[in-house]
Amino acid sequence: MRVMELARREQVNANTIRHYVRIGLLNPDKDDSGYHRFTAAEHKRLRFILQARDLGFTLEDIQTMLQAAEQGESPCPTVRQLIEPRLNEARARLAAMQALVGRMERAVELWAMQPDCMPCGDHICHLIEGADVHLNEHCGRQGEGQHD
Amino acid sequence: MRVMELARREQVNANTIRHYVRIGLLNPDKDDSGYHRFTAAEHKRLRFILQARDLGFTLEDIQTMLQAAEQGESPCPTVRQLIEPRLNEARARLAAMQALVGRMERAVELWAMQPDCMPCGDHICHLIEGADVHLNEHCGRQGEGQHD
DNA sequence: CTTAAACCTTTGAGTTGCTCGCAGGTCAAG
DNA sequence: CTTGACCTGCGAGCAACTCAAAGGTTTAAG
Repeated sequence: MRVMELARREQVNANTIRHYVRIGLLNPDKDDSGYHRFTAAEHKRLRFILQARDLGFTLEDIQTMLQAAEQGESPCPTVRQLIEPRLNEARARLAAMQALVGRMERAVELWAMQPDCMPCGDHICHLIEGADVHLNEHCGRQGEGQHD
Repeated sequence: MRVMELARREQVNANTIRHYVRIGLLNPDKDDSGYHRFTAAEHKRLRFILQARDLGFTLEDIQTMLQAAEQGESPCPTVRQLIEPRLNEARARLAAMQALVGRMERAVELWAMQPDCMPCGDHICHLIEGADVHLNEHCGRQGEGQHD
């Protein structure tokens, strides 16, 4: 099986597979024409990679797991060990995204009631510069109040 | 004011400021020693950039706003126009993150009850390959069931 | 005054996980 | 044999930084 067919079967972009080959996650043989040739084992390997990716592991994590398995060790301890920091990171990013969406929604609401402004010496854009004053009731950035 | 001092005042990494200079978001003068020298106007510009960034705009968006303001036009229409796709993208990423965290949490829960496994011909890691069968009740990836 | 160290600078390169473009190789049909 | 579709690997590019190297500036000690 070559790249395109594998890509079709696994519903991924062929370039993604080529990328994985390039960074050594997949190690297909090469046929007489120099094309990558994927065996059933490599196919399964790709499926593993995609499943692990969908669980939030990095490609480096996945490489570690695969190397353990290649050496006959159980990758399970690695998996259990790695999921925790990944989960924490994912939760952190989730919280950040929730905060961001909240800020954006409040900004849109606020801006609906405000007119456009022209840039003057005091500000570049009223909307932007006015927004975070009102949106950061309990957030990190300290606003040194410098209004007009 | 030079890079480090500006960074301290605005609580950002000095390299972030250097990055903004490099891509043309900031245009400080240079002093006799070739160092970047930031005026009050550039300082305000940086603050604007950081505020807009915290509202989810890309640096390219911000560049567009700044260019409008530089030409004496109001950046407000641009701002109102750009916030919508950014908000949609942010919501999409938020949903993706929620789904991911959900998958990860379910996986952790599931794995707590499962023993480690050794890699054999049939699977690379039981945990990973077994997980998505149980976690994808209503998701996109179709699992061609190939269990042991 | 000299010499060294501490500090700051710019610029190039690396990060993640792809994605695209390019120049060219392969293969089936006519 | 040639046309053309299809496929290949590899280099480069994306966002938004972040880090390391190489070197200039300034301060302090002797």
